[in-house]
Amino acid sequence: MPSAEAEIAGRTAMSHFSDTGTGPSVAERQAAVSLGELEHVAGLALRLAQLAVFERLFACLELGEMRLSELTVLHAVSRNPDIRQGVLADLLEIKWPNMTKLVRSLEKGGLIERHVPPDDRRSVALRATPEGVRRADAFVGTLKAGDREALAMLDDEEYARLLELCRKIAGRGAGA
Amino acid sequence: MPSAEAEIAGRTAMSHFSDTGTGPSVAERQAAVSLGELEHVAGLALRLAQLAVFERLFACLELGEMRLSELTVLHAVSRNPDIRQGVLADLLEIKWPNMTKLVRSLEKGGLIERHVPPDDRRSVALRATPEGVRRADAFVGTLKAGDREALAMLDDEEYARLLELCRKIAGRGAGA
DNA sequence: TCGGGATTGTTTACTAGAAAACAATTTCTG
DNA sequence: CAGAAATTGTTTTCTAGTAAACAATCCCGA
Repeated sequence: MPSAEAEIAGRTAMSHFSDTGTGPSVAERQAAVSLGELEHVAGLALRLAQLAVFERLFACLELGEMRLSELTVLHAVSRNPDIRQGVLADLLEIKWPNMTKLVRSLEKGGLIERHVPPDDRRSVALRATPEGVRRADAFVGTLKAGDREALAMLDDEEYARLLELCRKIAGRGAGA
Repeated sequence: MPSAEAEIAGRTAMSHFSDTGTGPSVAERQAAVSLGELEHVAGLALRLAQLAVFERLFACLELGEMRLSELTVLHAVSRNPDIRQGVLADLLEIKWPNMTKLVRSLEKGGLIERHVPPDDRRSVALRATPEGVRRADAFVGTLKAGDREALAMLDDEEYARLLELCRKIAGRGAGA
């Protein structure tokens, strides 16, 4: 059975981009090509939109050494001190095994610390270091700007509506 | 440099799902957790929404042996006879090397045929076999139903708006 | 017409993420 | 209280997808 994870449109919780794909001027010689009915399947459209946005986002972002996933996790930790690792993983739709690697990497970089709370010694609580907090703060501005830039084809009303709809879909209608 | 492909939210053009992730009742013990400002970054929201939709979609879908990527490609081929492989790849945001594998797999399954057009012997033109067309047709209904089901939290107006916005983002505002 | 460059597709190597098995702890139940 | 079951996280293994190098064909200009 195929794993639902890697099917139609990338599934990882955090991915790069870049397009090694031999140049973008291919469709020009075969016009009038479309997906037919699939063009109107919202799930696929969502996927294609997400890919397009991330492509543009990565173009604007200049992440340096860090990956977007790491920065996102770091930020979430900095805003939720002592958050447990599993909670964080579920929040960001990152699989637990991958979160382990990610967190270990951030710890090695001195950006977060891992504690084992005495009341539940199975779990791991995360906390950002001062340096981690600084990085997370610096990251937010860049990301917000890049995000808006990547969605420049939308006006403010459309942008707001998109956000609202996405949050509703992800089950975050009003939370925080 | 990290590859923009696999960063924040899966990037493949087509992925499965499933959640091996140790059960979904983790956040219940740590309430009041949120992504902070990141909660209002549309790119990330788009990503999380896409993940949620695909998860639900795969739950409804029952794909059997085939993968969603294969069915999508098959459908596109069946609606665009003699489409060139590269055009198809760009259309679905699938990297060329992956499209090669995908197409070869469909060919081996007897669902499509590959031709080398005489006027450009570098390229490969694809065409669905009768069996391929039948499969593609059968697939559309299932997918549409599953898609609507996966987005059941949206009413019709919201669904339509989402589709419109996504198509605009992906640069398919009015095409076909 | 011929030779450099671009386009199209494939092969190979690598990486990120998913799945499954595992260990440690806690909780529930008899 | 003892043991079964569930929760939490980690390790290992595997797959899907990306990147980079390659081969073949086509195009364009001298």
